Amino acid sequence: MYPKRFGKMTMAVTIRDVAKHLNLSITTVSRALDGYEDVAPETRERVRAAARELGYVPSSAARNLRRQRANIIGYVIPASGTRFTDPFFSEFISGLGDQAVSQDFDLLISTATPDTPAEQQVYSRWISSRLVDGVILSRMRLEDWRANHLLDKKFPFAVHGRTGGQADYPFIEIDSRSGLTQLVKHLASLGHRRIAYIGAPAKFTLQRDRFAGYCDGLIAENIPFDASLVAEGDLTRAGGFRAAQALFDAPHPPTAIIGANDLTADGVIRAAHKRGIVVGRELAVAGYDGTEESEHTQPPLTTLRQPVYETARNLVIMLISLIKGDPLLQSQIILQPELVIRESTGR
Amino acid sequence: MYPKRFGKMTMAVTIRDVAKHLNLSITTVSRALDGYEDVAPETRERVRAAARELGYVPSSAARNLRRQRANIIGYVIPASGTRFTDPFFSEFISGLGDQAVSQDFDLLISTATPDTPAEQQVYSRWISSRLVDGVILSRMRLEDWRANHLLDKKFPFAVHGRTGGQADYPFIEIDSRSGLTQLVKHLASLGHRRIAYIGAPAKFTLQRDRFAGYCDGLIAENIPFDASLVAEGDLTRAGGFRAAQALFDAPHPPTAIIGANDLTADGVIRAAHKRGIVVGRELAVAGYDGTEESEHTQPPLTTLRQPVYETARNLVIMLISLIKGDPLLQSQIILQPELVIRESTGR
DNA sequence: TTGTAGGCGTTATCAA
DNA sequence: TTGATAACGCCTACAA
Repeated sequence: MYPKRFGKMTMAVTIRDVAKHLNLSITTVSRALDGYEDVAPETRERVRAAARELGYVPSSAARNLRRQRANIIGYVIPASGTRFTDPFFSEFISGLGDQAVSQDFDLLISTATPDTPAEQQVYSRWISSRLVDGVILSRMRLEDWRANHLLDKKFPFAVHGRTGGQADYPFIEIDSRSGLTQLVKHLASLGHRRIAYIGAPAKFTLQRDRFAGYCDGLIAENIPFDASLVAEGDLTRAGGFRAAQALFDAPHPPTAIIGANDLTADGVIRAAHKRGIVVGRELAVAGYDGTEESEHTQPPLTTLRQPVYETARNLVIMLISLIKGDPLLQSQIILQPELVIRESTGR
Repeated sequence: MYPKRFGKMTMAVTIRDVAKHLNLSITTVSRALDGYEDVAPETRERVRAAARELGYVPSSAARNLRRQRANIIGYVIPASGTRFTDPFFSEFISGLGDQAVSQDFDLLISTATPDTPAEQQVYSRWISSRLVDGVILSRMRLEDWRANHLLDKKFPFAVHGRTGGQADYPFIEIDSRSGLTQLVKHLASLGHRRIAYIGAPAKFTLQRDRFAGYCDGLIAENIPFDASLVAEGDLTRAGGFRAAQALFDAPHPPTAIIGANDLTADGVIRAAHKRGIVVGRELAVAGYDGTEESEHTQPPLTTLRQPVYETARNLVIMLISLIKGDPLLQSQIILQPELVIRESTGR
């Protein structure tokens, strides 16, 4: 057994200790460290030196209580089971964390399955205990209680994507509708007429938009809509796999399949592989997101790339402005995804 | 522009409001809500009802200050650039978060590149401001300043893996050494004699162990050690890709390649694919970790599976016991990885 | 330029 | 069974 090193942690050094050490008032110490002007330069230096020497760092609890601010933002990762599968979130979280740190904020994380009591609890606990000063929302639903709730509580938040109706909040949206249209046109230009779409559950805004973009594309290319070419996935590899199998079994299988995200598309690739269908030759496959993983499928995946990391950073910038009550330069941003053509849609 | 909904958040309801509302003292309210025994059942009910009605939730800042505890644990994700690439971490984080929540803790996250000033700053800020009550460490180095520092500060932490020397702290280690030996034996049983190993940078404990296990395996199988079959990767796909290319170019290329983790192995598969080498037939490839993604490489990857999610949960259990000063049932756990044989090592 | 004092919202100690 | 009161550590009018 290891020694009893834990448990009796040395009492942390407080501002009083520093003050006592210097025979100064805590007021002076506080302001010297905060860099106020009305403190003698010499004093300031002495204070700083002493603070460093004693290893003084302000207690965040005390500071939070006093300032009525935690300097923490929260993000709930949509989970499914024991992991969050989508590499999208790795990148998103990195962006949130990096930007937060650079503005002296920290990032609190939780995982919860969308639209469950657990999800509600996380948010309400975070908010009403004022553990976090604001939250980032992603993977929005058309009817999203989160946005309504936060709006209602006047609690700061910023959104990746948007809800179904009016958006009375700051957000960054990627115009996936026009992205998908572009993708359909690309496939059509390759000669495809039977283009399938494996979507997400209807409650997600992204499904509404991407499906609409798909339809727009068909219309633009004069391809009749065929309901048998539309399937519902769940944004996972397994969902894409299942849906693709069903499409392959149909009387008139598609020659091209679009997945609502890269993970779905990767599921399609695997299903094709299992059937001995050569992706890129016999079947075109495309996804959405442009995560790093899309480069590493076999063959590499044609996809619509969105700037995940940058978007996350900008959301944090917006959120922190909101928290601080600073004016927002831009609060409702719409970006275009970039069509990245790779081998999965053929040469 | 959206309406000025933010900025003037309604003043939160405090314990005083509840007390006033009921004509009780805040003391009574506090204890009624904390479920103390010495409060009249009827009073307790009235208090609870009022709290719910008024939407009262204790301020975490005030509570933290008073209790000298934040009920937050911290985890720094080893990042590289704008993302953390390894799906290992998705699962690990899910485990940390889920267990934390179930014990009324929250999870604070940061990303930092190992052995950088940024990394040091995160830890020292978290610790000395008492933002977190304890931290989880992973991907340990042989000489790990983090462990030393935390031990020195008597700050609670729990470790996935371990450092090079004496381990005076609670940890859960996966016996990757014997795992790798097992893997080498498996490959030898398939007839392989030229088995390569693409490792991690030498500073990581996992490299010491896995490399040792590799050597053990060679010895057990009477295969002479060949330095030209050992390469250094960096635990990423790109690293595996590069190292594999070099191995292919060598005078006597290997017939089997082991990656220090699944990501490395996936890089090998891609490099092989690019050369037209059929993995599973002409070349055996194996990894380590057993993340979900290893099922989805082409062909599926033989790997050593470790229970990432469960390990993360158990680490949190250990850490919280430490924080609370509870006795630890087990504090130094060693688990065996499970050899999962898939197509990448042939039929 | 420095110090005094009050309070942020809780919990805990003690007395009633 | 309940209540008054004192911290927890920091920030900030206001006074000196």
